[in-house]
Amino acid sequence: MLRKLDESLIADLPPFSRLGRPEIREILDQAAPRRHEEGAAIFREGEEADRFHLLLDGHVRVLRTTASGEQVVLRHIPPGQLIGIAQAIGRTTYPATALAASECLTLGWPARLWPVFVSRYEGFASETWATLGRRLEELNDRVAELATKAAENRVAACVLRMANQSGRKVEGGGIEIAFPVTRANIADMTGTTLHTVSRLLSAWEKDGIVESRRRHIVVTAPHRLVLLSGTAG
DNA sequence: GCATTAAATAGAA
DNA sequence: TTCTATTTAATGC
Repeated sequence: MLRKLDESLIADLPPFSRLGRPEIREILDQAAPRRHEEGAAIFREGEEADRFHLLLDGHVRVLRTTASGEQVVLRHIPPGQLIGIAQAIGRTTYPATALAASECLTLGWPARLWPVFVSRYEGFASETWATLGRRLEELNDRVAELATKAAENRVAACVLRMANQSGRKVEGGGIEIAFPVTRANIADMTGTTLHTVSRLLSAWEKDGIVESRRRHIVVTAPHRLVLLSGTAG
């Protein structure tokens, strides 16, 4: 059995940041910690949503399965956020599959505790709505991009988004996307093909905007990516 | 401007 | 080796 979880693990995370030590303790004592290998499913689309989770460490790749059986990447989620919160949107099954994009550590609670958390813990509900709101806002941006922007703009915006949300500073001043991501993953999220993404990344690398190895991308000139995204400047 | 197709190369298991 | 990721060129809408 694991040691007691330390309160500092979640005390500063938005859903719990307004709570006192006794409440944090109470919440942790009901949590089941789990480690997920890279590529493992944390939960799957269509399954009974019997738990909700907090992503403590690692990154999650969210997938939808199409009618023809193909999986497409919808988004990536950085650590510190709640995931699998079907209860928050009135669902009893998970709307999508969550894979560990890198090794992940999660805390899970039984779904029956959802209404308890919402009513009992100050700020839990409002922070959850805020998180869902931000995801919706990002989705709106992406739909607008799909309708109005060229492929290069969309891929630039996507890479920039991942660098902002999940970037780690690397020596030399670049920002590395902190989880393994393929050209095909980016193609899914931008409505392009892996060939187009490959061609763009190669061109950007020649221009000194990014450096990429297989499954790893470092953004070396973020400001130039902003220009390429066609969002500002 | 991009997708599609195809073929070659290279890294990882 | 076999599987997966990536690159590059040719072709077409």
